[in-house]
Amino acid sequence: MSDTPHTDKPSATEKPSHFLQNILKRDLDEGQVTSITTRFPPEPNGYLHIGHAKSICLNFGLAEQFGGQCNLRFDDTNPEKESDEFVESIKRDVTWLGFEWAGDIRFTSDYFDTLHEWALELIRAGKAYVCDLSPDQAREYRGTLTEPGRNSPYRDRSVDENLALFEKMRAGEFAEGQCSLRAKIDMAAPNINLRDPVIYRIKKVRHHHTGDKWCIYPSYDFAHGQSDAIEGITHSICTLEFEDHRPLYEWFIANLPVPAEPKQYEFARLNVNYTVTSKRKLRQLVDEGHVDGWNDPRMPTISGMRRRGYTPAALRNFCERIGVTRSDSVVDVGMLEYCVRDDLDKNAPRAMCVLRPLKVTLTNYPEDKIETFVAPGHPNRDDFATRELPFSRTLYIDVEDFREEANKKYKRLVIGKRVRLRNAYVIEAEDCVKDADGNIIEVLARVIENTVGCDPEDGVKPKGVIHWVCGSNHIPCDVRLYDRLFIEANPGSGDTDFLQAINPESLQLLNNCMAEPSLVDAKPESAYQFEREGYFCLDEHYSEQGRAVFNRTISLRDSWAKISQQH
RNA sequence: UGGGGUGUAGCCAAGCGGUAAGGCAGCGGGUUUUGAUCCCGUCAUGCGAAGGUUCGAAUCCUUCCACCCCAGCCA
Repeated sequence: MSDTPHTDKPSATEKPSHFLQNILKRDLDEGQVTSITTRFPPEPNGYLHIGHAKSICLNFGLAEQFGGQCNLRFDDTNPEKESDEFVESIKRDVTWLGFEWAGDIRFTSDYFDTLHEWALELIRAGKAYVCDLSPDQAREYRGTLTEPGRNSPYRDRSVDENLALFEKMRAGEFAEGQCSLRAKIDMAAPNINLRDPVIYRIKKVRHHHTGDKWCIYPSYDFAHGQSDAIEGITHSICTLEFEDHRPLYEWFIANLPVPAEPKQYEFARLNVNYTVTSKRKLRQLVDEGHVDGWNDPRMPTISGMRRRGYTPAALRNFCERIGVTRSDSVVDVGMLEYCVRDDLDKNAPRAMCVLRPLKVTLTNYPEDKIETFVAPGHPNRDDFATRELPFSRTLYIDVEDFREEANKKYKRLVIGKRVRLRNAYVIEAEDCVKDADGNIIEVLARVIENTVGCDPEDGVKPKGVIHWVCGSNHIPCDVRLYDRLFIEANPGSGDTDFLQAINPESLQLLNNCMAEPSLVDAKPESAYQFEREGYFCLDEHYSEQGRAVFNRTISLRDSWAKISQQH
């Protein structure tokens, strides 16, 4: 018999499920629900960022995993801050991430008629009243965290009076802030959200979706749960700060003739170090010109990451790896970077591009000779197209790849030493030329015969491999090197301004780069690995006809940087 | 000092009374025409702390501590 120990533990490769997956599975198993419906409910008042990506992956992912559906609903109850510009960008971001919402796009504003009817319902049941307290007075009556509130003097108006007053609110007969409709719950509740919350307020503002039809708008608390019920959402997933609102969410569901009883569940929002995700801070970065718009490649917005060259697969994998829990956490940005490199390494075709060119003249190579080498598109895959590399007497290598002399740890070109030119010959440096200031402006080297695809016949192997481009046939281009936007792990912690933590070197412009000819076909958002440098993509906004501009998505992991800094 | 939450390695995170998964980062080594990738090894006598129950506790009980959220007619 086998003596292999039996175990019920999941195998090491099996990913354990998180608490929400467990809840959905339980509800399905117990027959609480027959199918799963979730929703992603952004307010169209800003661009989506990495934190939203987590929510999108969670809500759409859960629906996908359990064979259910996920709606895209714009939570547009505050017309002062919302606009169609944001609606469009959000749709694009969700689609780009690879998700498909069920049916048409929904708007909370689609339900304003029903919501208004339900407000009337509450009034008729004596569970809501029009309150004339000003915002300031309301705050005083609300009490504090440790002291109970007091009842509003308008709390006991008759149903008829409330009905008449609410109708006047709707008809625009009152000024903003003059009165509001409040749910009559409990001014002494320890949970402040239950101290007669405002459910309708006056805003004489045109709505991006309903136009001038309304001058009163429902609050988030009054709109959200009921919208979930209307759409038949089974699991309404939100972030932890809404936990205290859950009793209120349930109160409305219990006191209104809603068609379904959705349940709210909360999870911890995503935080990433060296990054900010608050809408206020992102907006400030844009408005004050610290970055070049919401889709600046340094922004943690989905549109910024897309332009930077991050891929949907990388982002989805990241969201998968960080998990879903109820504990506050700060994910290391290195985890995100790992996911980006992981996807790009597997899928980005290779190319060579010299960022800081240094001329190399091959003294023993004929003036008029040109060879063409064929290089693989990917070192570990054979399904990529090959590319042609022209080779001539004059080449360019990176200034970092040559030194007059160096210790044995330096595995690049040194006078008297050999190096392999990637996909081409081994060469040996003989001398270099300097300008009046002593800067090296040219390297003189010789080609070692018969070294394409094999080592030198004399047995002296090259120390390393460097990239290069042909001097007479390459694409001049610009490269934008990006680094993290902030130099502090938690920008703005303590009492400092987060702007003080901005990395002054988050963008480095290189205007004299040279790319191999195959890069003429580069398209925006399609990634390349510039060998030994990192992953890059063409920038659609900065590139012009005849002048390519590449964004560095992310560098390659660089163990040499660590070694060289130690000496 | 009211209410609601959360504490497992530098970071994320499994674990649900039977003796601490996995990933990221780090460190050491191997392969390599990318100092990349890949591969191998290493990394918690310890689960916020202290007591208690139990043959046995990260898991149960008690007390304490720390941190997060709530006093918008924002979401």
